[in-house]
Amino acid sequence: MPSARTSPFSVLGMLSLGARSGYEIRRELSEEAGTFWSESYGQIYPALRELSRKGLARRHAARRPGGPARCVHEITPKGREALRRWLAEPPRAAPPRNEMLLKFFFSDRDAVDAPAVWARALLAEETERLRHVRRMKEQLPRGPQQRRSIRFWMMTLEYVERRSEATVVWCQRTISTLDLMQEALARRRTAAQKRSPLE
Amino acid sequence: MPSARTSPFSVLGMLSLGARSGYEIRRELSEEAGTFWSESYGQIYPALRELSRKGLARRHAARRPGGPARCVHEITPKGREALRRWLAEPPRAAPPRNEMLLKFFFSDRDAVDAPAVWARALLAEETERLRHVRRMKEQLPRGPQQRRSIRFWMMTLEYVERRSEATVVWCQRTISTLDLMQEALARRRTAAQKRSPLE
DNA sequence: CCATACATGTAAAGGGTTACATGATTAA
DNA sequence: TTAATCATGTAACCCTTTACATGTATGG
Repeated sequence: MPSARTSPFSVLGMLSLGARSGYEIRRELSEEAGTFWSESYGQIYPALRELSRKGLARRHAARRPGGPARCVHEITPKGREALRRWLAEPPRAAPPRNEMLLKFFFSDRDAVDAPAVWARALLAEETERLRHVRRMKEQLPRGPQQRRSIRFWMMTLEYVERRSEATVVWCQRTISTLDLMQEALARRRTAAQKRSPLE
Repeated sequence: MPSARTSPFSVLGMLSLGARSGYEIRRELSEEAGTFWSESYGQIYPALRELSRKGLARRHAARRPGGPARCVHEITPKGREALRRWLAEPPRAAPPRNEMLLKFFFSDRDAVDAPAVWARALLAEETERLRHVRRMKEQLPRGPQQRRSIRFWMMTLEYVERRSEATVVWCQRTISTLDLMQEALARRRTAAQKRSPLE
């Protein structure tokens, strides 16, 4: 998915919520949208410079009394217009790439252990994600009313929540199945050993 | 996610199910695993050559009576061993990147139309995916028993099915909400027009 | 005759992460 | 003093898609 220059727009989007530094963009983005979007410094800082160059944002150094140098960026009217136009364009769907499922796909019943480990790991991860999303959903209405519309943010959280719930159920059922397969495999192996003992 | 050389292994995995040409790998992969994995020719053909070079696969030209030249690849014992080792390694999770949700995240209540369009598009897409996955789930047990274990394939289908179902529900609810927001917006606009008519 | 499926490939361009470099401040 | 957090950035590397080139066979 060469997702036509989305990174600069994710940065611009964050700036549309208020002036921020690159570091803050990264932190807030991963806190508030980390369940469905991620951005690394290697994208953010070049994007900020690009936005400045194009006149979509303005940078001004901010120095808090006892703190490190910060470089705060502010969105310009031109930047808001560019963001509006980008938001109106249909989003590009990334081609699916789930490496865990690919490994499941190629696994066979003689190697059940590894998939069981991954399913358990995913269950833990997804349970944590669910906790995080639900906490945010609770705090959202009471939080600082800085955003114009909380509705859309809520929708993103609900998307993640529903899919996460579905994944948790899948993990639980899959782990059960794999455990049964593991037992069956063990039985087959001891039976085979009885038929042809090595010692 | 520089997902440490997964493409060659997805190709090798397909070869582990039987000798195939690059074209067939692509077709079968997108038919059977297209809901969670995708591979382009730009990856497949170089991967096939790499596998041959490393001795993990053998290539031999096959020419069907009245057909174009094919280049069938067969997995070697060394290839099976490499695949087995790769399968035992934990899968790498790709950082989340859902552009539609990102656009939702930055949307505000004055621009409800576009998100409503995307939600409807996603609903159609996901409904189709669901149909496809359920058809496969039905056909799987009756299909050619060439795979050693259908269980794992079934698990991947169930993963996609559950998440797809969750997405469909989200789409339906979100479309309702957006429709209500759209009506509210229209009412606000006509009210504003009454207060300050332009003509 | 034309579109579609079969079939193999290459090259460029773009997008993204990781790892590194650098340095200040604060809390344990 | 040490770890963690705040803070800004760069460069290399790699993966991936897209677009192109080329040609055959088949069905409408």
